[in-house]
Amino acid sequence: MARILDAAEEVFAESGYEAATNTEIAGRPGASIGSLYQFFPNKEAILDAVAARYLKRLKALYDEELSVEVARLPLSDLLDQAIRYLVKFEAENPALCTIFYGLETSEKLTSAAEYLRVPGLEEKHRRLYAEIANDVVRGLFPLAISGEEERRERVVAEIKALLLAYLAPVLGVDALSQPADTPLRRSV
Amino acid sequence: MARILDAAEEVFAESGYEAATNTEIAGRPGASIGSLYQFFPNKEAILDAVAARYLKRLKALYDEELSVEVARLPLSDLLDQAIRYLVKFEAENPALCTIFYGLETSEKLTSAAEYLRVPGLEEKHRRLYAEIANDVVRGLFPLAISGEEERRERVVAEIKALLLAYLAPVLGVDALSQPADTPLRRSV
Amino acid sequence: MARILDAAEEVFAESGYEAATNTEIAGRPGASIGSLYQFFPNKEAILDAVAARYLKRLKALYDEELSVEVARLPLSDLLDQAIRYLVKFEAENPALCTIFYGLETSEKLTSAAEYLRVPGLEEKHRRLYAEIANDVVRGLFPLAISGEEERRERVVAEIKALLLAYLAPVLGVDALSQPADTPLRRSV
Amino acid sequence: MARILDAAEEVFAESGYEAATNTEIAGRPGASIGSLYQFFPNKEAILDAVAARYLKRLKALYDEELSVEVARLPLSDLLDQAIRYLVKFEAENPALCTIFYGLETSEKLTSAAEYLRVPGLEEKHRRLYAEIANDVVRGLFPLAISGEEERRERVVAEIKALLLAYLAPVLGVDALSQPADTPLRRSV
DNA sequence: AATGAATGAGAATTCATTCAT
DNA sequence: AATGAATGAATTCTCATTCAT
Repeated sequence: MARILDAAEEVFAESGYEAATNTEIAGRPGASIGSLYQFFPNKEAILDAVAARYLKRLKALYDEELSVEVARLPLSDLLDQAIRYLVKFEAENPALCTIFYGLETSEKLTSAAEYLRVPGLEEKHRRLYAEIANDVVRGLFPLAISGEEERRERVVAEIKALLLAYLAPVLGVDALSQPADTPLRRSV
Repeated sequence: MARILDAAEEVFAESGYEAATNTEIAGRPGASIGSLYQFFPNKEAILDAVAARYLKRLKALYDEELSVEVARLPLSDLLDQAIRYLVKFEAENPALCTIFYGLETSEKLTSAAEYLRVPGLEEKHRRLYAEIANDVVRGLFPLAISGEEERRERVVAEIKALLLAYLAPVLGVDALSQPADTPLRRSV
Repeated sequence: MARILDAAEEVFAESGYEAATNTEIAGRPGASIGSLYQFFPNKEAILDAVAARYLKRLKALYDEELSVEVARLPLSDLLDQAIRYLVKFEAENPALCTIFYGLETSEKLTSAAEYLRVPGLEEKHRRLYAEIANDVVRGLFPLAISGEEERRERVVAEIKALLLAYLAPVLGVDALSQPADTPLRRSV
Repeated sequence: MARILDAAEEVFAESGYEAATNTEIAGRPGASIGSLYQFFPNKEAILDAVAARYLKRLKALYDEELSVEVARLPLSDLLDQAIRYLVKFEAENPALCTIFYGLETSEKLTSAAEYLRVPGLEEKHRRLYAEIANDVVRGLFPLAISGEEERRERVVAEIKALLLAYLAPVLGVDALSQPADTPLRRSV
């Protein structure tokens, strides 16, 4: 069953959700369509399961890697790490982009915004900012993961600069220890 | 033919590109599939044509509404108008979002970035910033056009704030007459 | 109208009857489908007309070139000329083969057998022999018009030998002045 | 799957390859189009399969019925049997004619010529003569299997006479024990 | 007489889903 | 629980034919 989900990820990433066929998904790991339908009632359920698994992984990533020590870092460093982790995550979870862009499905991942928590945000606006940050990253993702290494690095840096510039006033001066420490920004 | 394109826009917006059927597209304005195929050799050509029309309209919008008087406005006002025009444009061109998200097709609209011109940008970086601004807007579009009126207004304001915060340093101080004059920002 | 028939010949020869489209046939000489339908009630009628024209041409060929002086030649020479004319005719009438092989249509050309007259044949068997000679030539035609020059020549020679060997006894000794004069035969 | 091929044979024989529809072919034996496509990737593959089956059957026919005892018979008797078998084969394999005439496909059956082996033929000419004999029979087939019984018999006899007259000199005197013993020939 | 846009029946092909084994 | 053959609705696309202009 996990192997089927792995295959689904692969196939979704390669061909997109619509073009992917259940037979292909089942066949990759050597299973039969019959088996696939033993676990999933229909094609959409597979997409849901893949999305759910991503959500769980993102949560795990946040819990393990980001929350504990990182939460107290200045915003600049926090964003730096968060974005880098996300990009790395994408590299390891190839269908992320495809699923993120499946319009109806993106809602299934919207709750992922919960995990893009930025400490210091007033609770009443947290959800909106998280959602915006989420969508900004989503919108820039294709740019950040394609093209040459140098360019990709640059785009990642720009995403960081962008979110920093946007979120800094929101979070108040304290949130950023060294607002001036982003050399790239200055060099532009 | 224009009526078929109108219908295609509608159907793409409602069901997405893949799920849309040529029969439905032809049927909406009371044409037959045969007629549709008299104009378009295949389904993708319809998508291309819709995208091309959008491009032309965006160009026209930019040329008429934005370039002349607006180009000299402070960045804040310029963004304000540009985003508002784009949101209005989306309302009138329902498939924009769908097409923007059709992965391979989005490239067909990428040249639209050309029209997200921001005066004052160093030429050598212009393209990158335009692309980023483009993707940011694209990423936030679904949020900006769905939900309640009040919320939509808010999101538009945030997009503006976000781009302003990001682009201001890039463009230099002169570009923004009053960077502090965005009351919404302060009130957050 | 003759120009449409010319085009039909071309297209039938290139694509076969079924794959040929009336639009293509009409378009070649710059006419419109409407015009085509002014002359021919349907697609089959075009095929009929092409076949009929071939028949007329074959008749003309026979009347002009073969009947007068040739009829009195020994069978060997007569066949020689007849086959050569037919091969030449095929070269100038490219759809001949296609039409010959269109099963239902071949009947329309069967009456062509009338013109493959062999003088000396008893009248009561003439039709059968003509038909057989006709079908033999038809069966060997593709072989006789494809491949390399040398090979084509050889096949033509074989067709002649074959018909000669077959028809000589039928026509009686007088019909062939020099039954032994076919050098190719001996050299085999 | 065999049942689908049987149906394909029937339908090809009735309507020809182009006019035959996959739905009809699948429907005859009560299968669904889906099933048909489980076995054959497209329409042409069905034609190929039917042709391949014919080839196998012809080979089997030759191996079982003709090669062993018959090969040593005088040419006259050998042809007699070979042609009679072929005609019988056609009666049992109705699409043979259609497939033989499918231009591109006929090549797929050309190797059948291999089985029209005539012992005694010099190897270097064997292929040409086999091909010619093949095409002659093919050309006369429609005549040999249609019309009234008496006529059909007559045509078969003529095919035999024709090939005998053509091949006898090629094979040398020994090949035919009694070249003059074909009463039909004399009675003409 | 000429035009060619419009028509729509019909064909090939795909694929999610079922179910008997 | 696993299998994979069978199903058939649905889709894209073609082309002969019509008919208003």
